[in-house]
Amino acid sequence: MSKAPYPNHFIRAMTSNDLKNGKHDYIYTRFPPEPNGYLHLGHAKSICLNFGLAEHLGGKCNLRFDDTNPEKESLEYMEAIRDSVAWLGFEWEKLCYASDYYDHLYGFALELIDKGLAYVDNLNAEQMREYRGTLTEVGKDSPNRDRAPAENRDLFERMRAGEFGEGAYTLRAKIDMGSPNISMRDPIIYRIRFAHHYRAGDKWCIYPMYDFTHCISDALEGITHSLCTLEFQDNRALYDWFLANITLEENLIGEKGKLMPRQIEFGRSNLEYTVASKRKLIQLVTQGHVNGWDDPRLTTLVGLRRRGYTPASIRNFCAEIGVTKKDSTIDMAVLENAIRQDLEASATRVFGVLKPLKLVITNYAEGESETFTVKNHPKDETMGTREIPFGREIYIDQDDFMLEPPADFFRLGPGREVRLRYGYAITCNEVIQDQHGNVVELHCTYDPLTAKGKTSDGRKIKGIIHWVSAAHAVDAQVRVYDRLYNEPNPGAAEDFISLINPESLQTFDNAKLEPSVLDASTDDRFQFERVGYFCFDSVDHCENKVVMNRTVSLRDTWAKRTV
RNA sequence: UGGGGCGUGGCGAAGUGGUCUAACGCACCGGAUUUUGAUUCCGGCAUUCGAAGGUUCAAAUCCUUCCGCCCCAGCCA
Repeated sequence: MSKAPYPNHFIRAMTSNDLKNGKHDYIYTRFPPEPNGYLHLGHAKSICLNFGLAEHLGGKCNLRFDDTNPEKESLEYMEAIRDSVAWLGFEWEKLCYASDYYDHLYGFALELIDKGLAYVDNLNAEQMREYRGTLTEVGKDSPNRDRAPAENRDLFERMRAGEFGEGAYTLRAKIDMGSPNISMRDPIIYRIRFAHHYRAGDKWCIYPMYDFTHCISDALEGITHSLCTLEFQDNRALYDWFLANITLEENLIGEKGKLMPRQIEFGRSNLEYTVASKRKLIQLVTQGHVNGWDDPRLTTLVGLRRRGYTPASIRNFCAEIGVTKKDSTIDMAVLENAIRQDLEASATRVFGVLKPLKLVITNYAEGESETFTVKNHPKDETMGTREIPFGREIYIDQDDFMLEPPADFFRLGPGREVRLRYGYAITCNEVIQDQHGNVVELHCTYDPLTAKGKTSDGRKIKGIIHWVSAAHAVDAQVRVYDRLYNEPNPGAAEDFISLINPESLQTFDNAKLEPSVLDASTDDRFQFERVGYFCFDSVDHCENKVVMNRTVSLRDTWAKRTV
């Protein structure tokens, strides 16, 4: 699909301004995920912002793993995240890891200690909380706050050497226990953890905290603009404090060492009817409420990918929702619009029947058959044509027949005439029902003079339905997805698990598809005409069993009015 | 009740003193075209910018007060 112009937003204005007035010669951003879960649509916004902005302004962007908490992180997550960023179509300048900076970080901690700006504390977690104060009351100084630098250094070195147990000591920045900004009340910068790190192995038993690590990582990489979400606004004071109080080697900073990276915050976007928090996603996955991180009902990037969303559609979605300083709630329809736009232009048209109803054309000779040559796309000739077989017995969709149709139902009913798309007009003469009254088969007659859209007497045939030749049909399992929740904001509910939409996955085991789908490659996308957009399931589809996922339905003004 | 943010139509979002009776996208409502009730196309959809005052010839844009919502008290990020 066509590439949307780069959207205007306040960060674009700030950065291009920094370029214009010569503050920077180039801009350098980074996308800094923690490898402790899978990426979702919220991350896509940040990815598109960071990579997209750099791309737009001719700058650079790193992919950096913010991996300072070994207990929650893993190689599996890291690889999945890296692959998702690449899948979205972005190229990083460098692939970085905060864990690669552990030596530097340790050195900077020592520097702070020597300057009297950090101290080793032995308050336990509970005491620490008490000393910290509350939102409205200032904190109070730890009894260890004035420990001499030499002693702090000794203690810190012994922390690193593994002499103390977890929780026995922490290293804290010495800032201001009376600050109204709680993140400035002597924040912890190192904690003891005897944990194996997926990259650093067992080299360390002390690990740096986010606030300390992040700003320094940015500086080391020469990042000019450090974009993050709103909840880090208070942390910005700390970000600046650390960078102001350590000595950065000029050659490490990229731009002559004269400039510190600047943190800029933007608002998160939430999609209606979904959950995005890592905790909740992990719960859905590990408790088996969905089938893995890549369940097509999830708005994880791997889930969307398996569902059939294209990278371009997600990038356009991110461009569409914008970047501002306020948190927003995005309508599902915006996401659906993005993928429909892409697939409308690019998907091959085919016929597929999800709920087959057998239809016999009684005046069509038995054993006879013919093929129609039809366009793969109604407007794009370059997509070519294909042959679809037709015969005496076909399948139509159960939804295209009603026993007692209302006047504005254009499809089939007893005695009614419709056109088989690309084929003949047929009239329904007989309805076969089982003992429960279910319609099991239709007997129709066709009008041989109605091929190629014509009628012999000029009569208009309003109703057009799709069909699949019974003799040539390909059996398939088709999975139709609906929103995982019926609640617009399930994340806000006490029990978001019980809110799961029980009909979020419908499986049609008896679907019938036109044979041309067997010629397709596994990453092709299709429009089942009059139904929706579909792709092969990347996990379960194989040579012996056709399995397809519905990415999104077609807009359906008929279904809408009947609801 | 400390600190930090944010409030423009149903949802997003432009706009930073005059061309704003406020762009654009989504949604919605018409109507045209159509062998997909799809697509496409045309048209409609805030006299009003959280509220109230004030400054000004002139405000969504400046000032004041008020109201509402979000974030911060992890040895998470």
